Amino acid sequence: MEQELHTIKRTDETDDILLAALKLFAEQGYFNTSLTDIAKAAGLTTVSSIYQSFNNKQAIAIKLNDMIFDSLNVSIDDIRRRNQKASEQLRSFVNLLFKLTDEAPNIMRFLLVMQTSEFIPQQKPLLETPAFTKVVKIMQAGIRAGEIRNIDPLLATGFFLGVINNTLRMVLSGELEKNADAYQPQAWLAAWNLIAKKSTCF
Amino acid sequence: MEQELHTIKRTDETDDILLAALKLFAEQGYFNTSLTDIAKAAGLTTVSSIYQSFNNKQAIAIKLNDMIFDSLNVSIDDIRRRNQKASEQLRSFVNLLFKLTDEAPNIMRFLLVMQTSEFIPQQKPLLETPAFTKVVKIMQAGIRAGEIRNIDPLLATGFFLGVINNTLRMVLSGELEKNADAYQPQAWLAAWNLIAKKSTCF
DNA sequence: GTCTATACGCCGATAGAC
DNA sequence: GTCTATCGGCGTATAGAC
Repeated sequence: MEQELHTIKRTDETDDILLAALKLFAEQGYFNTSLTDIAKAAGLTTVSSIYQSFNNKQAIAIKLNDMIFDSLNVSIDDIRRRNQKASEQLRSFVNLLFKLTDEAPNIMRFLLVMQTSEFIPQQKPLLETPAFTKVVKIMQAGIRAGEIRNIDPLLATGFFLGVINNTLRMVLSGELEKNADAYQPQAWLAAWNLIAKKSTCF
Repeated sequence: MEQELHTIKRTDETDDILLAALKLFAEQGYFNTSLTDIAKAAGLTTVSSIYQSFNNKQAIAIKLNDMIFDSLNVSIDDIRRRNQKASEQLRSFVNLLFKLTDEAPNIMRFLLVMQTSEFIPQQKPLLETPAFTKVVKIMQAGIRAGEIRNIDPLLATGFFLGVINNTLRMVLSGELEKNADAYQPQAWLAAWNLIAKKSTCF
């Protein structure tokens, strides 16, 4: 994969293709999107042009996947560096996800609703991605520090992200009609109190 | 649709096909599953046999979808009839989902992880399915009765099901390694306290 | 390196023999 | 009503002209 990244020449066209593919994949699904669709949306005259940048259709999806997870991973590192307490780190992370949902909904659709394993079989399970494992680590640290209740860190992460992600999914699908940020305070409070040691009683 | 249901003759073969399709769709996705795969898994000698029971591939998916949602809908009606309080109704519903996850994981994969709108475009958004709207109604009743905090019923449903569904998703994907039922008490408590008026302080 | 033309395979669906 | 044969089309991918 690293090899691939270097052999592929990165051009404006490559970015156009990735952007068009992200949009189409997120809106209508990977299998409902043909290379013809992507070429058209990217403003290319020919489908063949795509093969200047990618070896095949799957490579586009893999590149998107890598870019999104890498970027998320970097952001989490940043958040962990800038914040001390688990509550602050999680708060920042949640804020990132809500902002992303409003500003780059297709990226969040890729993360939250697409079943990437259907077209990227080599895909690691979400649990094993660096980004996800780091959230679990935040939980573990929070438990050790007494900020978070003493439960299985994995389960705690599941509960916590369940509230956050489900809220974002409902925004992305239009079931909740305001923008994501409008729900952030409530969702954060709900998710945090779910795992916090001293939960405010309502 | 109702018409279709009656014109299609229901036979053992039909059931075999539906069962095989459910399994394959859930395991490898709709688009990665060919009619050849389904015929083989259903023990049919020929692909053509499928057309004795269904007009096309999509019709299989639609039938599955209808059966699953109808059944869920009936179960919810039942639960609402048998239980008075919102807390009891939700408790029973959660129990149903956890039991289903252990006993019929492919049905739950169909419900929770498959993106049915990618191959059933006419698909109603989840929000508008009778099953889902009834859960929201339980929330509303619970709020009126003072059992549940006074927040947007839709949001409350999102929070509640976020915890439950995410836990089940993690079980289905193997990220949580025990069976679903092992996590039911904790998940229920977490989800319920999320919305209950008198939450037990941890 | 850009576009045309085309190859090739797969799959959904049908026609028609028996 | 069951199975064989086959069609038609789409979509990925490539070969090759310019």
